[in-house]
Amino acid sequence: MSESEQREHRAHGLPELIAERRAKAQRLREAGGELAPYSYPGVEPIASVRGAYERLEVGEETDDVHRVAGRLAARRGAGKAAFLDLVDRTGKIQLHARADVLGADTLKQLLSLDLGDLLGVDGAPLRSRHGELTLRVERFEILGKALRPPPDKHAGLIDVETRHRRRELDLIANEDARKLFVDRARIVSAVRAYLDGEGFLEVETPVLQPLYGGALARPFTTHHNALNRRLYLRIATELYLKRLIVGGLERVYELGKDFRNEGLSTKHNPEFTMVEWYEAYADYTDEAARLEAMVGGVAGAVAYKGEIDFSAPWRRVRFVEAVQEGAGIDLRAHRDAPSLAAAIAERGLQMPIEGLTWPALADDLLSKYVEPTLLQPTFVLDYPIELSPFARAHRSEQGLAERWEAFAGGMEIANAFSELTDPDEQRERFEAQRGLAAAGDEETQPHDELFLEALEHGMPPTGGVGVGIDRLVMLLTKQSSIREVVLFPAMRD
RNA sequence: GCGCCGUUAGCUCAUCGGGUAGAGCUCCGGACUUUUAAUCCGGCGGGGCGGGUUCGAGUCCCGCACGGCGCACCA
Repeated sequence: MSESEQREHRAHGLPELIAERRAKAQRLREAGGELAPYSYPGVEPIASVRGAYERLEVGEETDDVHRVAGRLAARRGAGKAAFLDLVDRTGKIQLHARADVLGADTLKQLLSLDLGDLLGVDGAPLRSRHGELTLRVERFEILGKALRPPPDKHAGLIDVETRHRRRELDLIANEDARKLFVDRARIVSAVRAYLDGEGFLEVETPVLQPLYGGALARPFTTHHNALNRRLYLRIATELYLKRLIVGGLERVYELGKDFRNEGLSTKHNPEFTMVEWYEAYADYTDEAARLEAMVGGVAGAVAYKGEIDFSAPWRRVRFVEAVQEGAGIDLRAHRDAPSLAAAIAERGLQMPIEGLTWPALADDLLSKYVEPTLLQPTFVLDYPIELSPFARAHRSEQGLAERWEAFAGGMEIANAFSELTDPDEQRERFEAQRGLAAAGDEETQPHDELFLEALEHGMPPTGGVGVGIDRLVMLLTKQSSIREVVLFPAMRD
């Protein structure tokens, strides 16, 4: 390159780096090179190749040829021989490129590639002097040119905002990120495998719903143009799935996204993944055993090794006892709002009490003073019935519902009931919700006549469970923020 | 929504009290046939946005945007 040409390539801010890579791509094309083939058949995962040659001894070489492909991550040396690192989803492998194998011109072309370029290689495994499993490059193909520089090859991509907004860069640069989302996929897959194995049928119910329901939350609204009608994005799958139980499908589950119009936090993303399952002829006690079995199996599937012991049986504590333990208040001795509020004030607990109902106060006590302390898996049983419009009344305890929530790592991970199957009682529960709505509660459950009519056809005794998949992934991968386990978390624009 | 902290080159980091902003990686040219954050020589790039104070602002003040954490809201 002449001095004047070199001057044109002076600056190396981003625009110059891109221009440099474009120019290089152009030179390769002009030399007759293919930079973007339509396919590259016969690729083996790097981890498989590594696994097959674990026993190769230092200095030993083979003439076997294996085809791998991935992104160029590092390059060392030049002249007549060099080492390159190639990365795919399963791992990294070193390449040895030699002039006496490839020829001087071909070696030069290989070494002219930029970090981040996509490369396919046919290579023969060997163990280098330093003990590194390496492929001696016999042939290579450029599979895609990177016009932008990748994140730092050593430090990786650290900036949290960039990692979340540009997840592809996080995945390119950080092996931990790749591993995490592989684990997430394994967890989802293990959940399905468990339910499929127990005779559950996977179903799909509407995401766009004329009426939302099944949870206490504010929905997102949208509009259908052709029907000129308002629709809601679902906040839960509960009501449709129970209609399928009425229909006789007996064991059903749905795993998918729910949407709740709430703030963001380390534990909340506005769209999140939930699995709900419903099982005829079972109650909430049966479902607790099922959750233990399911989570235990899933933890095994990702080889979880951490502080939490997921093996059954998990601790079980009744709601009133949990509040007694965590907040030091006996709910049975304070059965109305003024009395409970007085007890909270007397103990000097810092929480809002103005205008709250008894069940709301009780729930707040649990969330603030009990939930964060539940590190080992724990079922909290028998909730106040007012908090649970779809749960069946407790068979022996006045004012309570047969409901549990499961906690671990200081978070709620699951919620379950003996389902309310009585249409007349369900109708009264909807009426009660209507009363709360009239009083200004924005998170009430709207009246759903179709659901009531379904119950009027007769519903078998049923146990139902909902598990937050994102939170389960957080626990099993030891992440403290939901944004770390969601590929593209909600961010401000 | 509130509070605290942060935002410097494509990436990772420096820059004491206000005085011409440094490095590594990347990239370009050269040397090198067992390196692995390769090494050596030479070269290129920058203060989130908008105001204010000041002779002079990356640095002090105000506002905005975005992010992190905590709180609130909320499963």
